[in-house]
Amino acid sequence: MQPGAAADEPERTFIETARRAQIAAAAIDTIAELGYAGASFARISERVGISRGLISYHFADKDDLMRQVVHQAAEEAISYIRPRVLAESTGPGMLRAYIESNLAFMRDHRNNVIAMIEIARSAEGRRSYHDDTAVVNAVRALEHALSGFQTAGQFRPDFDPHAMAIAIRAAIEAASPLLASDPEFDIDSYSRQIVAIFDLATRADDTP
Amino acid sequence: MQPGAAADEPERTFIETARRAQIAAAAIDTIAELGYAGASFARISERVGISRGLISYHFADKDDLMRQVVHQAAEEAISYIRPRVLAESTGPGMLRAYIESNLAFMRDHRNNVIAMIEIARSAEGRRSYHDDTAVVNAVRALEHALSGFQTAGQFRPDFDPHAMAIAIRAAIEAASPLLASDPEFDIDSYSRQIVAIFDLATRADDTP
DNA sequence: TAGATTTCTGGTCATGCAGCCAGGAGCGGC
DNA sequence: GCCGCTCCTGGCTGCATGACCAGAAATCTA
Repeated sequence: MQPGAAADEPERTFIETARRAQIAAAAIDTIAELGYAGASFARISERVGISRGLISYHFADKDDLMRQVVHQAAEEAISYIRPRVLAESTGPGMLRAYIESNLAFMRDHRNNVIAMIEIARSAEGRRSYHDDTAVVNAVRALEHALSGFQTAGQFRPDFDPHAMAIAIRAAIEAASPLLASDPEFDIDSYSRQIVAIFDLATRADDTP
Repeated sequence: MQPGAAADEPERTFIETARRAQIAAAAIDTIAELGYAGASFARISERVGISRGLISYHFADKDDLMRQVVHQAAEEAISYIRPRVLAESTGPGMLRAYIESNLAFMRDHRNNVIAMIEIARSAEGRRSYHDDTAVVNAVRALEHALSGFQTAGQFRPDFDPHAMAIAIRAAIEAASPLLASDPEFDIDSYSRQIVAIFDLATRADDTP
């Protein structure tokens, strides 16, 4: 399905699969709570109730663990967002559904999103996940969809889909730290505002 | 001028002031190159050509250094952006000048901006700079300006200035990692696109 | 010049980290 | 019972870090 990922299945035991998922889940919560730098093997294993060594047993190294975390978090997000977007038929409808479902998923699964963003940020310098990270893919997919509906005449023809996709993703991702630190922050209200902003920004001319 | 900052001047020598500025400047470049985590005292002092101990001599601890870095970087950015915004008289004009001058400053002083964002991000968990950090202040100031011109009728009356300010800042800050990692990224083109997006999103109804 | 003060160096320390490893525990097959 | 395998523990190593410190060097004072 996804090119470049999981070329050869490593033949995993039931327990191994379960442990990997369990450890990755704990890593997600730990990263969300303490940031990428604070998510040491010691901290993660403590949360699960296992020894530090067990993480090294089930994962080749920290990169391996982080790849699993991103995969796991992205999987859940995509399976939530995709059907909601595909249920729409028009470009503007899909864009609205995209923004709304992204922010709704964030509201209900904050840790997953924080972890993804945190990893993407912290791994930025090195060549690692950055290339096919969920966040980067999200921009690409969004850009492609915008471009398609733009040529179909459902969006204003004179915006750059790449810049628009970046701005939309940025507005979505900006909600993450606010959710964490600002108790006043109303994500549902924010969602409506962002939908309105980008509806106006992408709307095709109605009055020719 | 700025409430809450620099309550008591610590009576600094000329050399001390110069060294602090020099070390902070090196820290900015180091953070921009290697990220917050990679900016150790050893790395920073190496860049300046001094011993590690000298940083500890001039700064109480790492937080003290980071506060100086943010202060120094923000000072420069504000002195660049403020006059360009104030040169405009209308709300839309100021918004355009705000976005343009922010991105232009980023283009020409990438390291300052990267360092500010990196510090704000990495210090997020702890209670440190986050409260009166330049980034947070930037959102507040922008929100206030938007709100003012909105009640003056120069902007669409039915958007939330807070959400709009967050979206604008997010679009501006999203340019930072792209500048660093994507050689294809054209920040001037991006600037025009973002100006257009938020002009459409804030524009008052012309056709009543 | 002599002494005091500021500025600076490089070594040392405790801490926290990822990864490695010797061995133990549990459990199935035979 | 006892091998063989998977699963797991906790100690260890080597490394990087921020902070501390004793004292050297430079600069100023008188």
